[in-house]
Order: sequence, then structure tokens, then C-alpha cells
Amino acid sequence: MTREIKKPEIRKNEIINAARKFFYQKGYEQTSIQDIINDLGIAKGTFYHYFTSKIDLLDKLTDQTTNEIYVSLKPIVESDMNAIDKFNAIFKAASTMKMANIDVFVVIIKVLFKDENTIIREKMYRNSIKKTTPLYSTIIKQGIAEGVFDVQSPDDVAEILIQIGTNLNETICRLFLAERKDPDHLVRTMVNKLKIYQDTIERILAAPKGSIQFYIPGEYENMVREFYKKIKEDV
Amino acid sequence: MTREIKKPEIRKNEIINAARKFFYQKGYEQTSIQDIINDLGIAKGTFYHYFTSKIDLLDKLTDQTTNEIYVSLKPIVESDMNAIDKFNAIFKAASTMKMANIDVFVVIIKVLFKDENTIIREKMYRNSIKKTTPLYSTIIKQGIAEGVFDVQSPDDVAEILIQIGTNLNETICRLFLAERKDPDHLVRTMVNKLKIYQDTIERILAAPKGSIQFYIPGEYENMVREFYKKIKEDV
DNA sequence: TAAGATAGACCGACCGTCGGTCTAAGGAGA
DNA sequence: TCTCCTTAGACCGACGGTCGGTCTATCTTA
Repeated sequence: MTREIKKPEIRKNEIINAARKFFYQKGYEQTSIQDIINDLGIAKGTFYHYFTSKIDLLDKLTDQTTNEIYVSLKPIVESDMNAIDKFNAIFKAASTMKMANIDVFVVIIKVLFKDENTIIREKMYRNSIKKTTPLYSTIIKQGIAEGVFDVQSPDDVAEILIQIGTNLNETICRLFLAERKDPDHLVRTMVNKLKIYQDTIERILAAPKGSIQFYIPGEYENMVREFYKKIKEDV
Repeated sequence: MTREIKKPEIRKNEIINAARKFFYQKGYEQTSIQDIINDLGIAKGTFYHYFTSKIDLLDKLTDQTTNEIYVSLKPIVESDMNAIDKFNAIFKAASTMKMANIDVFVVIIKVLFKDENTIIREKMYRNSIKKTTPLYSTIIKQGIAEGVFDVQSPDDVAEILIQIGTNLNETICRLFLAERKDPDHLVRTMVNKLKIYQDTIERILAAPKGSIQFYIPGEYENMVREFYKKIKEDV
């Protein structure tokens, strides 16, 4: 076979990107290394020259992904907003990002939330705790200084908040994936869940009632309806 | 080979129990079906007569396990204690159960918290949410009636509490597994974590400050030290 | 500047293991 | 004896991973 030599960094990224494509479309277990190397036209040996194992590849992939999230969050944390606005801005940013890439996201969550892909979600989750806890901790400290939050241990609470945020995200995704005939009912449960989580987070932070505003009336319902449509569309 | 015929229920349970033994000692991926059938002295065909796949076996196993937890929780919920005492009793029961089977538990968490076994934890977690949410919901409603809790949606909050409880459990297990030279430091971080979680749960339930008492001074420290010793002992 | 040497990117045949399938046959009850 | 459920284990294809070896860009040295 023709032999093409590339800069190691390039090759490595090519492999990671191909892996991302397959993992998000077929899942981790369902993707074979053969899939990846066929797609790139490289040999088995080349793959194992760059990665020690299949799980090593997943590690590198999730590292990279979590890092992208970190980079997108950082400017918000470093902006001159007040603590409460920063929290709300982060949620808002996550929503708009998903809406902007809605087609991709629909495919991804359909695959990601299958049993066999628990490991991808778990790795992402563990990684983001490690990476983003300091960011949330910073906001919490700021909020304490501003007199709007009241917690004892910002670091620990930051971790708990990420846990809860992840749970919220999972709950929402699973609601989307659940079989539903009635979009109106879905919208209602969705809004309820979101309000409960808002309230929970406010309580944990001892933030003023109504300050955490993930739910924006009208806007959120539209988002839910659009997602619902997309999810029902394909297969 | 001599052919032994058993009641289907017996066979099925034998297989599940053998699976439990291996899964808890080697993990899910690391246990082959061959391991299980060798151990029982049965053939591949027999296994696939009772289970459709390896993951089906795990499903049945986690179902059974979650059910055992449910059965152990139910009497507490149905007792005549007040809501706060019930919450504390559940935590207490979980602790004493672990202490009673400490040797088994040490082995289990060492294996369960490896990356490759995420799927077992996840299945247990999803199952217990499905199974035990009503139990917690009942306690929350009782607490509201007693005027000690204040939440809007008991069902949703119950789910969030289980999530947080699971996170607490995971955090604690991971602290044990983390490399530590200094047990005193471990005890201190552990107690801190527990207090933070207590406080968080109180806030979510709007329960009186200090009512949730997972941490029992003296007693808890001893437990931690004993666990620490056991964990460091083997390998 | 040209020849030789080195590093490391790349190749693909090969291996052991594993989950799962299939067919034959034993055994219990009719 | 017939029949149906249970048990048996040979067999299969796919997969993750290894390994011996090749090829090429760059560096060294005369």
C-alpha cells in the first residue's frame, strides 16, 4: 500500500477525530479499531504506534473534549458579570451551543445514552469534574463575596453542583429519548424538572429565590419543541 | 459428561450467583462466560438457554440486587419513626450493613470502581432510582406533613436525593481507594465531605439545621479507620 | 555535498480470546 | 414409545492486541 508519512500530531488528531465520528455515531463498543483504520486508510500497527489500547484512545478523546468545554467556559467565569449572572450564562451558553449544532447533538445523545456507552459518559463526567470544579468554585466564592451565596466549602459545593448539573442534563436527555406521543406533556414535565433543579441549586447555594434562571419562559418551550421534532424525525 | 437436570429456577439462580461472585471479584468485562460455566460445570448451551446474552445476565443480577436493597429499606419506611429519623436510619442501616460484611465490601468496591465496570454501577444506580424513588418520596411527604420538610415536588426531589446519595457514596469510596499515607487526614476529609452532604440535603429539604445526622462523632471516625485498615491490607 | 547511520512512522499477517450459534442427544413425563 | 424441555460442546466470526520488519526524513561525518 502507498505509504503516507505525516507529522505525528496530525496523525494523532486524525485518529482522534475519526474515533469521535464513529463513537458518536455507533458507540464505543460497537466501533472496532478496524473501522477507524479502514476509514483513515492506515494500518493496525500505525494505530498502536499512537495509542496503547482502545481505551487509551477514548481517554485522549474525552480529555480533548473536556478541554474544549473548559475553554468555552473560562471567558464567562473571567468576565465582569456578577456571580448569579455567570451561573445563568453558563447554562445559556450550553443551551445555545446545543441548538446551534442540533442535528449533531440529536445523533450523539441517541447513541451516548445507550447502556453500552455508559463508559463514555462516565469518562466525560469524571473529566469535567476534575477540569471545571475550580471554575465553579471561583464563581461561588465571588457570590459569597457579593453576599448572594452562603456556603461553607466552595470546592465541595462546586463538585456537588457539577454532579447535579450532570444529573439535570441526563434527566433532560432521557426525557427526550423516552417514547412520547404528546409533545405538550413533554414540554410541561421538562419545564417542571428544570424549575425543581433551579430551586434545588438556589437552596444549596442559599441564593435569593428566583435568582437562578435556567428557565426562560417562551424561549425554553420553543427549544424543547424543536428538539422533540428533530428527535422524532430520524429513525 | 454426566448430565444433571435441575429445576430451572435453581439453575438460573446458580448462574446468577456464580456471576455475582466473578463480577465482584474480577469485574464484568474481565469475567468471561467461560469462567462462569467452568465454575458451575455446565456447558455454553445451558447458559444461553437461560440468558439471551451476557448483558442480560448483568441485568438480571442487578435487578435482583436492587430488589434486595428495596426489601431491606422497606421496613424502615413503613416503621412508625418520624421522617427525619427514617432518613438517618437508612444511612445508618447502609453503614452497618457494610461494616458487617466489610471484607466482602472491600473487595467489591476495589473492583467496582474501575473504569471497565462503570456499567455495573450505572445499572445498579438506574435500577435503584426506579425501585426506591417511591420509598424516599413517601418519607418526604411524611416530613412535609410533620412540618419538618418543605419541598414542592416530592417525587422529583426524591430522585435528586438518590442522585446525591449515590454521589456521596461514590465520593466516599473513591476517597478510600485514593492513595493515602495519612489515615488522620483521610478521616478529616471524610468527615468534612459527610458534613457538607448533610448540610446540602438539609437545604434541599428545607429541614431544620442539624436534623440530618449521618455523621455520628466518634463512631464514624472508627468506621473510617477500620475500612482504611482493611483496604490497605490486601494487595 | 554526498554517503552512511539513526529514529521513528508505518505496515499487515498473525494470534488468542470471547460472545454467541447450532445441532445432537439425554432424560422425564405422557 | 413419543415428545418436549434441558443440557452438551463443537464451532464460528469478530475483535483487540502483538510483532517482525520496511520505508523515509533527517542528522552526522568525512
